[in-house]
Amino acid sequence: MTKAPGHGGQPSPRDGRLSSPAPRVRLVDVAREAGLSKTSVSAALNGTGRLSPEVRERARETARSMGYRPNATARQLRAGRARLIGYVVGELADVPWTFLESPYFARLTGATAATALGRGYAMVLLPAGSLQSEWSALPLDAVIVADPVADDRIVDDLLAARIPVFSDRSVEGRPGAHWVDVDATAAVHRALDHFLEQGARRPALVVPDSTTRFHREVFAAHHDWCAAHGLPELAVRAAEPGNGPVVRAVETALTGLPERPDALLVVAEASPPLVLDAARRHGYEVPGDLLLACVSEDETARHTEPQVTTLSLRPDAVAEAGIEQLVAVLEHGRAETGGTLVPVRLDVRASSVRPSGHPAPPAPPPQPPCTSSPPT
Amino acid sequence: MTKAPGHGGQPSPRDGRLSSPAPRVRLVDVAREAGLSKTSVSAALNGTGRLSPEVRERARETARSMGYRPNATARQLRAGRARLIGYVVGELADVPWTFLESPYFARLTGATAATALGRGYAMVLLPAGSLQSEWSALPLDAVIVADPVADDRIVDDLLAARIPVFSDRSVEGRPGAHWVDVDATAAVHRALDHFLEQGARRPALVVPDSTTRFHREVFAAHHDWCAAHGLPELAVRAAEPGNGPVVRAVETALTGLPERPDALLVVAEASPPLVLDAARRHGYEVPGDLLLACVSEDETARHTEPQVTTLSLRPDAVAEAGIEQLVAVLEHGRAETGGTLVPVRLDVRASSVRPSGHPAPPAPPPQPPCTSSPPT
DNA sequence: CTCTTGTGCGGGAACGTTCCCGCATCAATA
DNA sequence: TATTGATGCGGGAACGTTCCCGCACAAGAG
Repeated sequence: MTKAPGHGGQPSPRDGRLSSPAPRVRLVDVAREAGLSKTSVSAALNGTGRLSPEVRERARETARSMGYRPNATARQLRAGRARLIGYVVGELADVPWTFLESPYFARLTGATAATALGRGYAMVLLPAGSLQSEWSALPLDAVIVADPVADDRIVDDLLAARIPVFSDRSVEGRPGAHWVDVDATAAVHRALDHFLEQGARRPALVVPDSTTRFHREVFAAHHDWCAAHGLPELAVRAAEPGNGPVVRAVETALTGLPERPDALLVVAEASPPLVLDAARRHGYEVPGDLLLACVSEDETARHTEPQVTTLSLRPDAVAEAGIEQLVAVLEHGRAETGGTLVPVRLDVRASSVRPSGHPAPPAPPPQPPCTSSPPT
Repeated sequence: MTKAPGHGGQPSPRDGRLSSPAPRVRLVDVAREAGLSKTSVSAALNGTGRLSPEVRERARETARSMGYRPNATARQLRAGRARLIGYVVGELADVPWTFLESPYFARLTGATAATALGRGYAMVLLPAGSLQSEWSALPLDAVIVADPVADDRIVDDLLAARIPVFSDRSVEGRPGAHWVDVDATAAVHRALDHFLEQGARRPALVVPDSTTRFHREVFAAHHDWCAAHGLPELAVRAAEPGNGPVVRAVETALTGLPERPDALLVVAEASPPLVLDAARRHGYEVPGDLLLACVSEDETARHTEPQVTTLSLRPDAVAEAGIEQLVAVLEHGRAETGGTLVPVRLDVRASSVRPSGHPAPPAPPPQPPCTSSPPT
C-alpha cells in the first residue's frame, strides 16, 4: 500500500461484503490478484509489450477467472475516439421514425449498421430533425445523414460541431462533408428505356413532391428523357410519400392525364401490390394495357400476379460505399474523396414485359424534329 | 505556468500553428482563456456550484466563443455509465437485418429509439446472433433483445457479462433479465371472437413455424379457443416468416384443409394486399365468402379494396413500456419489476365485417358438450 | 572484470471530465 | 475587535485504460 486511498480513511468498499451489487472488476484488481502490474496485465490481454509466456498466460487466466471485462469508456477516452457513428434520416422529418417502414430505408439502415459493425463501428439511431441537445452527449466520430431535406439544419449543426458528415450529393463541396448517392438519372433512364424497348409510347411517371435531391433529380431526368425522345411528358407528383398519396397519384396518372398512359413508372416507396390493384380497378390489364415498374425494394413485388418489375436503388451497395468512405476518412485521413455514385439495378419481371399477343413496334420510335431541349 | 507539461520540453503542440487539424478545445483551454479554473468553468456550464453571476456569464461566453463542446467520453467515464443501450432482434437470426423490413419490427425499432432518446439514452443497432466480440467494445448500460429465438446464446452471454437484459416473457425469472410482452393469447381470442360475432364458424389460422414465444403462444391460444368453442381447429403453419412462405400457407389454408374456411386470421408479417389477392385468386370473395384479419402493422391494410382488418400488437406501446422499465431498473434500481403485458388493438375494417346481404346467425353458436379441454 | 546490448517488468503520466474539499474574503454579530 | 457563518473560487483526486519510459538483471563481447 504505497499511497493512501485519498478519498476516505477506509480501505475503500471495493473489498466486498458491503450490500452494493459487487463492483465491476478492474484491471488493477486482476493485476493485484495475479501479483503483476496493471501494465503487464494490459499488455498480456492486448497481446502487446514484452512479456514472458508464463506471465502472459497467468495474467490471461486470472482475468478470465475473475470475469474481467475491460471498461469500454476508459478505452475510448484513451484512444481519443469512440468508434460510434450516428445515423439520421432526414426525409419525413415531421413524422419521425416512419422512415423505417419504407423498405428502402429499412434496408439501408440495416445494411449500414451491419457494414459499420463489420468495420468496428457501432451505429446509433437518431431522430430526424433532432436538436444538438439530443446527440451532443454522444461521442460520435461521424454522422450519416441519409437523404436530408433541403431545409434541415442538421447538416449545418454537425459541421459546425466539427463532426464529419456523410450524406447524399446535396452536401457536395462543403468542407467536412462527404457524399454517396444513387444515380437517379440513370435509374429513370434505365426504366424508361426499358418501357420504350417494350413498345410503350406514353410512359407516365409518379413521384412524390418532396424536397430530397433524389426526387427532384428524378423529375428532371424524366423531363429530359421525354424531351430527348419526343414523347409526351406525363408526370404526376404525389402530395407526399406514403401509400395513400402515392396510390391516389397513380390513379390520377391512369385516369386524369391528357393521354391515357401505356406504361407507368412509380418512383416512390409504394407497395407494388397496391399499385397493381389500383391499375386493375381502373380497367387496366397489366402488362397487357399497361407496363408497370416500381422503384422499390419491397419484396412483395415478387409475390404478385403478375410479378412486378422493380428498379432497385441498391441500398446495400449505398451502405457499403458509405461506410468504406467513412473508414477512409476517419482512419486514413482521406478528406479528398470525391464522392461515390452507386448504379441501380433493374429487375425485369412480367409486369413490364409486353405479352407476345400484343403488337410490338418493329422499328425504334420516330424521332420528331422538334427535339430542341438539351439532352443534359 | 505552475507546472511543466510533463510530456516533453516543448509547450505542447496545443498552441497551434502546427499542421495538425486544430485540436479540440478542452475545458482547461476555456478556463485559461477566461482566467478561471476548470472547476469554475465546469460549474458555470453545468449550472452547479456557487459562482457569482459575472463569473458564470464570463465562462459561458468564453466557452461559446471558443466553440467548446464537452468531451462525451470523459463525461461518461466520470459518470460511470454511457447512457447507451443495445438493441438486438433475435428472430430470423440466420438472415440478419431483414427484420427491419417487417413493419412490426420497423415500428418497434423506431419507437424504441425515439422513446429511449427521450429519456436520454441512445440506441445502437446490433446484428442478431452477434458474438461478444461485436459488442464488447461498447459501453452498453443495457441491451434490449426483441423476440429472441429459443436457441440464441445472446441472452446468456449478456447476463454472464452482467449486462441487464430486457426482452420478452421467455426470460422471465432469470436474474438480471426483465420482460415486456405482447398479450398473444388475448390477441388471438380477440380476433376469433370477432369472427364468431360476424357469423364465422370455420375460422382458419396461419402462423409461421418459428421458435419465438409469440408464435408458439398464438398456436396454443388458437388450439384452446377452438376446443373451448367446439369449432374445428383449422391451422396451417408457414415454413418460415416472409411473404412467400406465408402466402403459400394462406393458399393451403384456403384450399388444402379438410373444411373450407369462412374466416382467416393471418398471424404473420405478411402484406395484407398480397393475402387479399391470394384469396381472390382462389375464388373467395372478401368479405362475402371469407372474413379476413391480419396481425400486422402494415399500413397498406388501409389502402386495399376492401380495407383489411388488422390486429395491432402496438409496437409503440411495447417500446414505451420497455424503456420505462429500463429506466426504472437502471436509474432507480428497481430490479423487482414483474414484467409488463401490453394489450393489443383490433382495427375492424370492411374485410372482416359480414355484408348485410349474407346470412348472419342470430344466436351464439351451439356449445357442444364435448368441451373437455381446459380453457386455460 | 568492465562495457554494452537485450529482455522482462513496473511506475506513472496522460485522456477530459466532475466533484469533494479547503482556503480565502467579507458581512454580520457579540 | 474577535468569532462566526456564508459566499466565491481553485486545487487536486478520482473514473479505468494505454503507453512511454526507466530500472534491474542476465548474457555476450572486448
